[in-house]
Amino acid sequence: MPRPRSLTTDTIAAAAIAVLDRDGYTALSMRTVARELNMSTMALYRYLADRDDLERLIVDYVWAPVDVKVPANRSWDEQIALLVGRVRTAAKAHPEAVPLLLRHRQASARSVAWIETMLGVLADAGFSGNARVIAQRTIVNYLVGAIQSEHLSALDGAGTAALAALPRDEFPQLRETARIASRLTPDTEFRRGLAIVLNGLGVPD
Amino acid sequence: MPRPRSLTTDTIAAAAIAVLDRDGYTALSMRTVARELNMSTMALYRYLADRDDLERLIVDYVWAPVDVKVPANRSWDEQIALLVGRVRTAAKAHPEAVPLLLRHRQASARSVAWIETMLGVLADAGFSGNARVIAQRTIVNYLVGAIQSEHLSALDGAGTAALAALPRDEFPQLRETARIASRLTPDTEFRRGLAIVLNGLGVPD
DNA sequence: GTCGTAGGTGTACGGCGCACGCTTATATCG
DNA sequence: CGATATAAGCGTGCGCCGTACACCTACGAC
Repeated sequence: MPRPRSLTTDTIAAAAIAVLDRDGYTALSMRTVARELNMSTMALYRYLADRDDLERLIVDYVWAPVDVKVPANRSWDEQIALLVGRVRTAAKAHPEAVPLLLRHRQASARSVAWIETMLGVLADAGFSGNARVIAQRTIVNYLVGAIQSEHLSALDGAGTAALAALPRDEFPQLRETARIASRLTPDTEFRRGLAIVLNGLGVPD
Repeated sequence: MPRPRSLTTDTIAAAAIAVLDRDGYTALSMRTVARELNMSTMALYRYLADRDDLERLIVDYVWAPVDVKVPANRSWDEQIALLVGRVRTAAKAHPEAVPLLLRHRQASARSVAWIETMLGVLADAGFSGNARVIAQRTIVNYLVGAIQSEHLSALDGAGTAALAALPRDEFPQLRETARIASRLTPDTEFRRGLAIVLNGLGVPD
């Protein structure tokens, strides 16, 4: 009976992502997203309760391409690596959304399904009780930390360079390490770090 | 010759921490910190370039009590656990400063010294080259993720509770796991997660 | 006691999230 | 086909934010 809606939550999320990708996180606001949609700022509030709601929409959008199914004919650690890697890939697709991803990480339905899958993999691998909880949390903590680190150093590649330029006598280790680190690709670092965590989980008894 | 300063960076940081501890992260602003010091907002700008500068001061203040020396008569993994645990303790002392800690984590001189110490421990343990870089980054990534996780769930203990209340047929793993998780203390979770990472590092060759 | 200098302040601007009330377009019904 | 109810969309304004700028003021050195 009344006037029909002209937007979907998906178009709003897409517009917000466009703002993020083009102008960065600091440019994200209700006003800029509305402008991106050729709408007035307040029109957005017909679809969103508040800015937090917008952020959750963005997070859902970033999670959307993350497949939460896992092939059965793989070892448990390969399955975990697959799951974890997919989230990292999704995060890297929209680096400016990373702060939002971290802040609302349990808000997205897909992220819940993702955890469910991971817990299933761990259960099948023989983890149970507290050991399984801790295994899952540790893996996620590593993932969160890694995404955050990549986000920061992506913003500030100068960071590592600055470390490499530190006075030799006071920070000998850092200086040398920063030089080595600058030759490591993010992918390698992430993969090998994850391998350490998975290795540390060992074989459940 | 001119009028002397009445503030030090330390008193400013302390005032900012007071605001954070009392009223939370969202209450932190140039105005609230100035009010805490019984000064006009603009007076702060005689001591700080901008808000980012204030945040860095806060981060320094939180890092200040972190001892970066480590007793020699310990195994390398005990030494690392000591270093990592101290940062977590410092972060827990001012939970509302956690977002700032994460954002400016390489800005503090003490954090740099902390990394230097850790790299030394790893070197003494036999790690070198890429292996050492990756070991250090992995440990820090875990730490960052863990601090962030604790911060979120501290804010939102309802998070885990909500997971426990999920429909049984759709999320069987999550439901059960959340129940178990609610009986784990943060300390235990952190310690055992770190043990997994350190175990995963294994013995350098 | 004078004065230069840096400390401290008040005002103002453009941004933000968002409450509130008005206008407008449309699907349905007479 | 026209009236109407209803929700979509918009404009204005408020109280925050960071901070630029011009001004006053207290002090130590001479």
